[in-house]
Amino acid sequence: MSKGIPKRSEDYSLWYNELVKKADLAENSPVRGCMVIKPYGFSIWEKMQAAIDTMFKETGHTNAYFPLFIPKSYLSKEADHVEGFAKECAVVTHYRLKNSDNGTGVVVDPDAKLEEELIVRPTSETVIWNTYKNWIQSYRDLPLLINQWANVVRWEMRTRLFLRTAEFLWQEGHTAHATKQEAVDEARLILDVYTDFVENFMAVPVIKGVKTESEKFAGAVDTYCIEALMQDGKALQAGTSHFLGQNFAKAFDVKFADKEGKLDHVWGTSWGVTTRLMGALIMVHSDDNGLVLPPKLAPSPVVIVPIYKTDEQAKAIGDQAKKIIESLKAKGIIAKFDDRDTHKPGWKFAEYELKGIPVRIAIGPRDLENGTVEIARRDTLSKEVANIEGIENRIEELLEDIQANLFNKARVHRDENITKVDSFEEFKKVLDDKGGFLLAHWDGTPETEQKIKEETKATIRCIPLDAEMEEGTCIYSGKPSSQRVLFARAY
RNA sequence: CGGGGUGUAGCGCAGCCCGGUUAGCGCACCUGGUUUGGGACCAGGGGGCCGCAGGUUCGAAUCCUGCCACCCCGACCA
Repeated sequence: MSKGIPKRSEDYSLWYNELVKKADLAENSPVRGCMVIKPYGFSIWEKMQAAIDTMFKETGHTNAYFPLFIPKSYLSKEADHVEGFAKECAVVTHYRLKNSDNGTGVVVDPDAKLEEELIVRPTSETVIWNTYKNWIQSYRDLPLLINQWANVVRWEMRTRLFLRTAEFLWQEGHTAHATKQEAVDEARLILDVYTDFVENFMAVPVIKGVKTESEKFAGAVDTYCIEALMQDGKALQAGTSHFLGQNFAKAFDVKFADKEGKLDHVWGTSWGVTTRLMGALIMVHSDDNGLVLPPKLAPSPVVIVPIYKTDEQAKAIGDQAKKIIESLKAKGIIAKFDDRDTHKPGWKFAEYELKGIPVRIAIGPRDLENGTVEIARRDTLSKEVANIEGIENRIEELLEDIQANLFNKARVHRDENITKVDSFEEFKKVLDDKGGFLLAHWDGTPETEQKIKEETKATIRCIPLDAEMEEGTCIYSGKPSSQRVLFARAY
């Protein structure tokens, strides 16, 4: 009994940290605030990448790659942008080391100081818009719809695996358009793409909304976002899409000639999702036995474990397993056959539960006699004995059911944890007793938002997009409000 | 950078208060055997600059001083 993770209900943070490590997803690196994503964790991320990438390409976007380093002067061209990121930048000041005078190691060569410092990108708007200036002259060059998969660095004070690390992986899209409406539509389209991915692949329900003035991206006109709820009642921002207006076009002087030959600045968007999505995936579905993966993102959605005493049995089971693997392959389902003789079946059962494999098939001597297999599903931990004839149809059905069940379970939990509150007293009580999302009236001022944050640690996650208009009064100031906004304590 | 805590085998820890043979336990690892339908058992074995540096002492994992690292709570944030 060496494995096993802490109980989720006892210490959610500890549970999360241990789960990430024990399920072989990631670990802290010796490098400050950075994370090592382990092969198993990365294979899940790769599946996420592949699905997102396909969606981008289907909506007309193409991939490109821009530099890791940003000259300091670029970053400071957009005033809000640099102010927003200044406090968390890693800066390259020198380009060479030399042997130290006392011969004990190397030191930074003071003679190798850079004329202009380079910033390790916290995001790429500036370097990309500097490039777009050269790429865009006419309306015929628009729209420009580009995405890059990259790493970025933000020097965070405190880090947590996947949720907040000093370096993280993401995709960042950067688009340029001829009209304001087209850019707004693009930002909204991407929000829908993200929603589609997070809900239909990750099985995580989200609320779409727009950020308040104080929560929006540094340099954006509007920041759209999707917000998800974790099992401990805290919110997690799962993706953002920004309408940049003409802010970066003006900062980098990106103009185009329209059909009439008139010059105007282009309209921009940028958007991104990060390895933080891995954190959401883990926190939303997993339980005390470990990770629970939705079938669409499991590196292999099915694993087959043989149970045998003799070599003859092992061989017969192996033959049976191969047949099953072939029939599943014909349906596009990847199954893994774990015939290692270095671990016992019970060990493997626990291991694949910890790693969240959606469906486990066990085949033993009893099954060989009866022409059956034992099927166990990870989400409910239930087992059934199924006839080997037509097993591929049963597995396919199960995988679809698990995918749907995970989403529904998460949606029920989310919906049960959205509370409408009408007074600040009620707000504080619900926040402390129950947590989750709170729908409340707000007077629209940053001052009130700040006060509520200071007193309760809750922030406005978003102003929901599809919410109904409703007259009311601000829970804090009593001033009039026309719509409820979404509050929560967040990661 | 403020407040708290922890550094002992790959991992998790005990020992420290009250200094004294060869530093211990669980897991993991190696060997042999029996096992295999929910993390097997028995026997044997390997592995330690006790965070680093200095000090006190006949003697330091243990006491003192300094430093370093990591974790938790704040401020910052995808």
